[in-house]
Amino acid sequence: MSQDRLHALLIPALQRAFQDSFGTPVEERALVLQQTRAEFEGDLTINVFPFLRVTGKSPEQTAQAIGEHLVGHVEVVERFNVVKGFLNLVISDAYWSRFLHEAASSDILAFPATGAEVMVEYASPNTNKPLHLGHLRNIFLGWSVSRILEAAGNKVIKVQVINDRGIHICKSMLAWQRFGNGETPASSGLKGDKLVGKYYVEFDKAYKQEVDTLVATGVPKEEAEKQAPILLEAQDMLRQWEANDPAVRALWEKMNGWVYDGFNATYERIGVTFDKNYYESQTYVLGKEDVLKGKERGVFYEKDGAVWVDNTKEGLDEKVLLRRDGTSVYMTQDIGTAIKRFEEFPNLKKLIYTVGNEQDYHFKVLFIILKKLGFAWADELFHLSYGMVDLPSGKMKSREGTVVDADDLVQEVVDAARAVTTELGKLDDFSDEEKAELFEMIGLAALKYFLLKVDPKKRMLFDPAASIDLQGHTGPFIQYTYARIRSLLRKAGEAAAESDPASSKSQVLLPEERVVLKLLHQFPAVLSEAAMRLDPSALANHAYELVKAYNGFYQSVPVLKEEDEGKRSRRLALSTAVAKATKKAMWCLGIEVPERM
RNA sequence: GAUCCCGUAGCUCAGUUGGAUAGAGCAUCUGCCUUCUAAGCAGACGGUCGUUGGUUCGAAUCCAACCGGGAUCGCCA
Repeated sequence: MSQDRLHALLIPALQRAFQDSFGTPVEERALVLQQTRAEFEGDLTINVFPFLRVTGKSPEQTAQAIGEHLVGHVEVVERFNVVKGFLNLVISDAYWSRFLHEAASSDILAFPATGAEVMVEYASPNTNKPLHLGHLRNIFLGWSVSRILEAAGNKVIKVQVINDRGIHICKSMLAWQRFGNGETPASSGLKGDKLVGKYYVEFDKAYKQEVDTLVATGVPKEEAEKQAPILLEAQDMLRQWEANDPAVRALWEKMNGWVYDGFNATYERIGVTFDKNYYESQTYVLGKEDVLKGKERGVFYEKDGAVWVDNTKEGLDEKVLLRRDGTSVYMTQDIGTAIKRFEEFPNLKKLIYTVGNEQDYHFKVLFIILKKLGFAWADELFHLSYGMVDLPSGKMKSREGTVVDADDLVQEVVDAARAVTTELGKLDDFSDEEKAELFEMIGLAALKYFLLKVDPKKRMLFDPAASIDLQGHTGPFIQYTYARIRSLLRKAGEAAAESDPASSKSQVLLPEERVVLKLLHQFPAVLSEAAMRLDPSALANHAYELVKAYNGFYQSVPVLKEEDEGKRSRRLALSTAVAKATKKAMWCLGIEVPERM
């Protein structure tokens, strides 16, 4: 478990306890405080087994001695009990009450500014087809990581790389020219990215047909795939593009423009923004100079007229960086782009690439190359690698049409949210606009939370039915708890103003309250852990645990109905604190929370 | 073939410097709305933590081998 302020308080105290009781120091890193399991009394537990060699006593005797010392010397340790080798510490209600006051009156998930500037690249779409489910995992993950890093005190620059150039877009352009009859988003009402994607598919159809025709005339399949006239024409178009042919460039700009309109509509709906866009059409020329310079300095070498890097010492292999004809490969421009970014942002502390794990090898090589070129910042590059998204039917394959379209998916979850919410009928006094806004909020929460609660590194299964679920371990469940608390606090408005917290004599916490407080107390440590590991799932899961515990409290402990003013105000404070932390955590996940639902 | 990732309840997932009887959600079943939002709560059912060895007082966690799934290894992007 990650460190929090109780740890900071108790670890030195434990060291002193060992020193005083047994005359031997113990290392700080050997001391591990864990959450006490629910079936025992206590808040924090230390296992003394590792120290028996030092103390020379039995587990029970050791734990007893340490426990007594702590109670005697540390104010917040109220009492303790020993079960086998486990020393369970009970933290005082006074400590928890102080913490509650802080959590209710301030933002416990706010961190001091670190002064560091971090760049997160979290989208890199191609402009020949619309966004799909895989992009959504990528985007939600990168967006959330950006938010988490911001919350952790960093300045974050969010960027996207747009692969706007290359054979893929030429294929769409050519097919549109040939079969499009001048269709535009305006003329057909089709979203721009969908329209361009449609012609990419058209190209593929025509291409396959031509290949089949060639094969029928006796051309070997492999040859036919290279010789299909439409492909040759697309390649020719790419050459014309590179030669700056005005007509090709104009068409390219027009169709890319449609795609951007489409992407932007999607981005706006899912609530993400970028500070800067990098276009491959501008960056693809980068890197060549750097590679040539590297060759001069002997970092790279020439073989068969091409420039290579040798990473065999690093356990990898050799890789071409410049082709025999002097042109770049993908790696080359990534080298150049990284260098450019650090030139543009001289204060950049860290550069994070949110890219699927199919490119693990690519980034390994990229980082090694930049290191070999001598850039000090090469150590600060990080590939935030995430696993592929599978469907119950298997892998998503664009060729087989099993790709889940991002816009369709968003629409589905929003529709599901509308259906369920309408069914529950709690929105009688909502205006149509308010309803529409709420459905978006709930639907997107379901989708985002579903994709973010899983460890990013792992391949995951996307079950459409489960993703629109609004109950259990879901985003809407968390939203619901938040809305419920807000409702409670609204009602408390007058009552809270009248109550006097100082009149409370009762500081004894109920178990239900204590459980919630402990989870709140851990929250800052969970956030900093999430920031360190670049893992939103840790935060997502903790937010769920917190509201789950709160619901248990809510169900069995009266708040507004509590007669004792002190208890009532304490429970309102607890509710306030949970709402605040929940809202902030959801903000870090890129999920909004409603005041009512 | 080489390298890397993954394997925990019927399903989807937590479990991160090795610690107590491995936890949630979904699904199935049982209770709880004349009380602060039942999108909720309480409970039941459900496990050879892929397998076998090893290290350790102690292993889902570390190591090795094997089995199963996936990815990558192009003068493609």
